[in-house]
Amino acid sequence: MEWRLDKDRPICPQIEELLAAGIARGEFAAGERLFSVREVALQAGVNPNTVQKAFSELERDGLIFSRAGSGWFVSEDTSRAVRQVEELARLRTAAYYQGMRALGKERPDMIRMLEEVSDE
Amino acid sequence: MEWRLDKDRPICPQIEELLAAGIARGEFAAGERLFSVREVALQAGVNPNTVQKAFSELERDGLIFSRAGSGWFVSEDTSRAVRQVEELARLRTAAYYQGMRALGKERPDMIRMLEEVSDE
DNA sequence: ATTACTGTATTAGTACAATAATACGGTTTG
DNA sequence: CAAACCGTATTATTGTACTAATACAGTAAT
Repeated sequence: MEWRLDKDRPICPQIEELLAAGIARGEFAAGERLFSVREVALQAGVNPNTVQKAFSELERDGLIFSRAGSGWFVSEDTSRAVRQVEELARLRTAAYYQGMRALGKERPDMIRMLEEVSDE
Repeated sequence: MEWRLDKDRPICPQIEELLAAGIARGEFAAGERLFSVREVALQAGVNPNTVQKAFSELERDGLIFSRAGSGWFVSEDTSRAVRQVEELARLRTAAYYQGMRALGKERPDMIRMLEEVSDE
């Protein structure tokens, strides 16, 4: 797994989102064991405490669960991950739309710029 | 002017962006006097220091300038504001696109969601 | 000139995210 | 059993954004 983290945004939610997206798209199957906290911290170049926090919040959301001393595992019900990612995508889209409106851009401008950006 | 600030993002750049956008779209003409630091702070409900910092950075970018004791004014060359806002819109669009890709969304998904969001 | 605004600067305090360095106990494996 | 992994918890420290409370000097109007 590639941990492409944006330095200008809080790391913890980014780890949550990347993992949730991986589960939602089926990259990690139900019941499968995940990387350990220390592994992720090493790979992503962040502090283990930050990873632990991210995992704990995903556990609170019911996406993953831990067995003390053994590791982290994907929950049986992966539909939660799908719904959570869908909701996040909607929120991001709304934020993008409002932000662009504040800059004086309308929907056609956004679509045009999206096409420019994705043609690279 | 309406100062609609997002609590979950740093305030200072938000003020910069709103003001730059106002200049870019011609809401504030070249040479025109702007609100005072204290006025903006009061209207937006933030600290005067934060507004001062935002204004100073816009001055560094050449969008506005100050006359000590008198106030802040829009620079003669407003094309800088236009270019700056255009660049910001591009950056935002790229960030949105990459972020959505990380969530497993493709361009058609984004355009569909944009249409859903803007129909409200 | 006095008054009431301006911009500007300084210092301190608060809140939060992330880092750093450990420590403890559970699980697995040889 | 012992070693090497796990998750978990704690305390301290750093960096940043923002707030708070002033203070000082320039400008403009009465």
